Amino acid sequence: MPDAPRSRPVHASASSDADFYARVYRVVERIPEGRVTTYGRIARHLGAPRASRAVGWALKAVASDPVSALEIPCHRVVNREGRLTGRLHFVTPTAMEERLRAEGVAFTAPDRVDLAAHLWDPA
DNA sequence: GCAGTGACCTCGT
DNA sequence: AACGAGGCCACTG
Repeated sequence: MPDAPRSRPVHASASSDADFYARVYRVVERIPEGRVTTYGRIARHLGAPRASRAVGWALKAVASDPVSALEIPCHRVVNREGRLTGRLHFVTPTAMEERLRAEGVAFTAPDRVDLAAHLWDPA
């Protein structure tokens, strides 16, 4: 089929494996409810240990697309310290925290989750 | 095609 | 142990 628009995030199942974004989404979709993972873990799992920034880029694209935002639990991705660095990119600054709390994720600080208790590795 | 940007990570001081 | 700087990756203008 013709090439899909790349300015808009596409659902993983509708994209090819070659798309880096699609591969990121596929991993994020696997994150169980009440668990979280990090940008670095995802990047490492994709075979690009230094592509953690690109992972955040892919999630940013999701935030701008309401449909994908509902399909992909991007709120379950935090940084190495458990900090909600992407919270400002959600519909409201507190949406990310509220969703995580609703899933039973414990916080060690207002914008920091308990990684030791909820960390999920893609492997 | 070059240069800038960013929801990060790691290694040196 | 805390702070700062560099690097890597994909996308946009």
